[in-house]
Amino acid sequence: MSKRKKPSEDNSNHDFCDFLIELADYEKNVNRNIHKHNVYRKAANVLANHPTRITSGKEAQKLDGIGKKIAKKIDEFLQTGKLQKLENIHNDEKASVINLLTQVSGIGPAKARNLVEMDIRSIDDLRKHTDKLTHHQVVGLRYFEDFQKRIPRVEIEEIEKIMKCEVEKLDEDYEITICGSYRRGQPESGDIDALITHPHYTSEMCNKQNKDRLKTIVNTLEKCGLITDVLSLGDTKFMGACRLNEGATTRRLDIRLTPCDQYYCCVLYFTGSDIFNKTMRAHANEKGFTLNEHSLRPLGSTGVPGEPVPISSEKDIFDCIEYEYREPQNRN
DNA sequence: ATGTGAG
DNA sequence: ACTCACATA
Repeated sequence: MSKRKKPSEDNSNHDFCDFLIELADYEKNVNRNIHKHNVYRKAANVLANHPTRITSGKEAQKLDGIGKKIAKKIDEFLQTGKLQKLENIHNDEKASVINLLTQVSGIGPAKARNLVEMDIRSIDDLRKHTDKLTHHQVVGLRYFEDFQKRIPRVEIEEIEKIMKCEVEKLDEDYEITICGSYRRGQPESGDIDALITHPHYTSEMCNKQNKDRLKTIVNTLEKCGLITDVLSLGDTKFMGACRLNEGATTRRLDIRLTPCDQYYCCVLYFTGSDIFNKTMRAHANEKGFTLNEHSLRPLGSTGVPGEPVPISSEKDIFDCIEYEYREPQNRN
C-alpha cells in the first residue's frame, strides 16, 4: 500500500496518444505491419505515462520509444493541430472500408483486406456475398447493428436471472457470475461475460461427464430461447449470441466453464478492468507471485512458479499478495 | 501445424 | 500477455 501510481486517464499528452493509437491501428489493419503498429503503441504508451506536457518533438525524443519520425509528427501536430498523414488516411477509401469491415465480429485485418481486394466496399456489399464468410462472420454480419449497441444494466440483470434459473434446473450446484464491466457496476456494457463453475469440476478430474457440461448448458439455454446463435463452442468456452425475448436486441454472450479451484482467479481476471489487472499483476510480482486467470503461484528464488496457492474467495487473492481489497465497482 | 480472430 | 476455438492445410 505504498505506490499510488495513477498511470493514465486524462494525461497531459492525451492528444498525442490519440493520433499515435490511430496510426498504430492503421498500420495493423491496413498495412498489416505489426512492427510499425508496435512502435506507435509503445510511443503512445510512454507519452501516456509521462507526467508533464510535452511541448516539442525534441523534448519527446528523449523518451524511450520515440525517435526522429515520431518527434517530427509531434512538432507538426503542435504547429498545425493535425497530421497530414492522418488526413490522407481519412480520405483513403480502401483504408476506411477495411476499418469498417473489421468491426464485423469474426473479421480481422487479414479477412477485411481480402474482401476489399474482392471489391467489397460496404456492409451491404458484404451481405450479398455471405458465401465468402465463415459461420462466425455470417453471424457477426447478421447482427452487425445489434452488436454495436451497448447493453443496459437492467437487461443484463434480466438475462442473468434467466441463465441462473435455467442452469440451476440442470444442477443446483452450478455457480454463475457475470463479470466484465457489469460486475464493476457500470450502467451499460458491450457484451455479457458469464463464468460458471461446479464443485465436481476441478482442474484434475477434467474428464468424463465434465467434457459435456458446457455443451449441456448451452443446449438448455438454446432450448429456452435465450441463446440464438453459436459462434464457437469448446469444452471450456462458448461464444455466441443471446436475446431477452423475440424482437429484443441480440447481444454478444460469452460463457466460460472454469474448474472450481480456479474460479476466483478467473472471476478476478474477467472482472477487470484491464488497467486494474495490470497493476494488480505487477503488484503480485513485486510480492513474489505470479497471477493469471487460472491461479496465483509463488515465484521461487529462481523465478520458477511453484504450486498454486489454494484460493477460496476473491479476497484471498488480495490478502495473499498484501493488496488492499477493492470492491468490483472500485476497479474501473 | 499454422494462421486468424476474440477477449 | 495469454488462452481458446476455428479453419485450412
